[in-house]
Amino acid sequence: MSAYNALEVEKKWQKKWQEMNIYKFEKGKKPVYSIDNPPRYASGALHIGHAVHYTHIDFIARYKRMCGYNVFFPLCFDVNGIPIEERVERKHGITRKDIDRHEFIKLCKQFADENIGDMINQFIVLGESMDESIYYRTDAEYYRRLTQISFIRLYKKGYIYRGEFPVNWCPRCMTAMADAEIEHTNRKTLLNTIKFYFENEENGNGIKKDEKGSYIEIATTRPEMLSTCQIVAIHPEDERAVHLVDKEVLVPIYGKKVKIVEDESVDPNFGTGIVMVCTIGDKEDLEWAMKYELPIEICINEDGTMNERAGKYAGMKVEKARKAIIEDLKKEGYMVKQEEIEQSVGVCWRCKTPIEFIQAEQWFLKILPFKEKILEVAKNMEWYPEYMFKRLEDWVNSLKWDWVISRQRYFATPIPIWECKQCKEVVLAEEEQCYVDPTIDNPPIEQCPKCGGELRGCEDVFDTWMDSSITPLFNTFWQRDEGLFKELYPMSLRPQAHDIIRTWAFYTILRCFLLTDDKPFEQVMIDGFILAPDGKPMHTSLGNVVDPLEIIKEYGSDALRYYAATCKLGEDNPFRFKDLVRGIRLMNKLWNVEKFIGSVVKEKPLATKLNLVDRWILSLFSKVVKKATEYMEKFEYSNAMREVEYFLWHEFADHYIEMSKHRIYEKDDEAALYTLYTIGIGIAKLFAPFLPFITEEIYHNFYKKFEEEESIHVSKWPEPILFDEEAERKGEIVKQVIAKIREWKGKRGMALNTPIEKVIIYGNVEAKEIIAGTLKIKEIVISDDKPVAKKIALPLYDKIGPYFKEKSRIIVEEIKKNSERVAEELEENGFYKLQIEGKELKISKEFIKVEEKPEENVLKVDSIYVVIE
RNA sequence: GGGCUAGUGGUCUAGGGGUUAUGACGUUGCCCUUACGAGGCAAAGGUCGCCGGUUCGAAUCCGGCCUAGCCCA
Repeated sequence: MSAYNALEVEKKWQKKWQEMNIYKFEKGKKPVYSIDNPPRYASGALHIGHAVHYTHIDFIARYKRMCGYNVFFPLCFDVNGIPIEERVERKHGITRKDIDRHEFIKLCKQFADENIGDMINQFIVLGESMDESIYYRTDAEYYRRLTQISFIRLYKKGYIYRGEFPVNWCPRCMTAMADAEIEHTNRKTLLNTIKFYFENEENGNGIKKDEKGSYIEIATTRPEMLSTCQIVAIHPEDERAVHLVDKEVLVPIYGKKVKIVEDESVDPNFGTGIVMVCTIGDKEDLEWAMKYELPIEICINEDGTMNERAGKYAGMKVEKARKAIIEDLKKEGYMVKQEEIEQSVGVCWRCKTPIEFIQAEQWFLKILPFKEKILEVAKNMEWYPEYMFKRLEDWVNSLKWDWVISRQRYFATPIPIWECKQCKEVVLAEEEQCYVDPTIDNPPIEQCPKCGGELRGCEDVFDTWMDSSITPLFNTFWQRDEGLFKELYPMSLRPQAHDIIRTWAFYTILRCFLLTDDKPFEQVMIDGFILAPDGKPMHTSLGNVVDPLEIIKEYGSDALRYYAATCKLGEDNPFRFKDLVRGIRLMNKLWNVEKFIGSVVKEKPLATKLNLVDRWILSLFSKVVKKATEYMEKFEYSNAMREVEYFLWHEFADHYIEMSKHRIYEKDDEAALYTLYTIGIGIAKLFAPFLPFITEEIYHNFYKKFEEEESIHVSKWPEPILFDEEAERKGEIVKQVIAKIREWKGKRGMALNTPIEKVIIYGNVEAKEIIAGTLKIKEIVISDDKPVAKKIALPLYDKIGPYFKEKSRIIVEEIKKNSERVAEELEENGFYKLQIEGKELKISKEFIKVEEKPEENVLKVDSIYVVIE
């Protein structure tokens, strides 16, 4: 018959919800549940991972709304930073240095605008209930203004300072590079083994000698960096280490004395197992530099030539300097050998030139003094899953240097300062001036207040995390409406993915704490990743990206949302197309159940005297409501979904509806109608956050005429109706008796509505009219007798184990082997006797369970027997 | 290399000291039943990643290893 048509229905509601305007946040209305929704990065369409994440957030938004909260769930986009710059460069085949700074920025904005349009549409299609009336984008002046004001405040508090820090640099493009812009390729290079001499004669394992003295051998691919060699390192478990550590050697050519240290990150199998550490050769060198607090010395200029530090090689390009120094090393007898090796090098994605580190002036925000405080604040929030806090904790504890907040970039928030060309004095923008762009706008004063020199606008921009880490301040009207801010801050929830704990979560907590002395949110919900069907992370380069719109086109949004609901929070899940199948079937089941209820309910049924099975199912339903609510509160969507799904399918549909049909068809039983209606609408509501489209359609087709709310999504989350343990127990027996007889029919190849003449039930069963009606049984006889049954003894492991300890195994085997005799003896004597290692043991009833096993033609449910004649 | 997480029938997953391991997808057989064949009933399919340890008893706890994901400025 008519299956549920998801595609048609969803399209309808996508449009209607836009008109209904039901997801609107209302200022001043309490209680508030505010979500610090991740501003989606506007670099392109959403992939399925994003779709699942936003759907997880939408679950909680819809749930809280139904619980009566005034939900703050903004529609927002992140529009600053390198990836967009990069896309624009690729799209137009330019580098940002090729055109005017502000022209370039304009292109970036345009690029983002186009994407944002598409992405808003995607959110609508997915059924995300974000509120467009609290829209923001991070490149807007109203947003960047807050980044600037916060900077000015932090500067005045003394938390900002200027310092030097290495940056990735492409010597050909003459530009700083983000890690993301670096490609890695393999190339062949020479590994040079070089002698580092001791000042005086030394002995020991690893120390070699020649006519010039004692030396050690060090392998390096970058001999041109010798001038910046700071230390020499060896693995602590290397047997040579004991003889070498703490001694000093002389750097060839430069004669500088450097110390030998032990460090676990040295690979003892690479080269000679002893390495020289320069600041800065590569990323690893930088880590060593921080660890040993080495001075950061750099021998390469912006244009890729050597500087004065390199001595006689100054002015040469890196490659040329390397050749020259190798010649000199050979000439002077330092070179032991050269071998060709394959090496991974970072190169510029544009021109493939190897990346160098150079020293650049940067702005820092202090974080080291606040480590403990941050952890205290973070501990004061609820983390879901809990273990995600550990990641933050380890990150904070491992921090060794402050946050470099400046970038030599274009498309981001300008740093609101001017510097004196002569004395480098810093002039801050006034707060009232913000938003301000120092590359265009004038400073608040005309000249340097110190020396009267000319002021130059800062060309650096902020690290984009400076923008994203104040979303809670933006959302709560900080610096715009103090009253609202007091009311709304801290926010209720920060949802985000686990890859950006050390960035977004950490920086937000840090910034907001420094500015407000308070935590930014009460709860943090951290999500995992959606992996591609091949089990790997989704990457355009791997060609395994799944487009959510393709899925929706074929299966519908609710199906995709069902899949999202089965993904456990925080864990990585691979996406398989077959995962949608179950969702579609579930929706079909739900639709048909509701359609059935809709077809039999003519007017809103009232609570009336309930049958046992009504109380049974209502009690089960109430338990489901309770559990589902608890799971929702903990963001355990997969558990909530499983609970509701199981109840709908395997209790309500499979059993209760079958039991209710004859009551309704034969006599319009009011109690049955009431129960069907109550659970029917209740279950639609329990599914509503997960499957917003089908539940809205159900509500409007079958319930709205009896209810008040204009949408199921603003209706009230269900509450338990009744708890009745006794009805649950008795109803369970009724259910199982019916199921057993149905199974019996099925096994005999009988149609399930085939009438049965007579059924004898041995034991205490209530609601026999329900059993008879459901199964078309003409006569049911309840008998106190019992048909003959074999008795079987089963061991109770949890009783036997702790008491008999190591003898348990033998006892258990004995009972299993002689199960019938054991049962017999137990009945006669109250205990069972057995011999173990020549000793006699009496085992009493408490260790054994006796079960009855009826003959073939007798059905057994619990202690009840059923005979069909 | 470090931190966190995960590894359960062909596939995806639940469980997280008690011996018979949950469910889904897929496979096979039977059943037209006035909500649903996108359904119902049943069946086959597993040494719970590997190796040790603790325990009367380990998929579950502990240690080591392997594999995968995220992060390491």
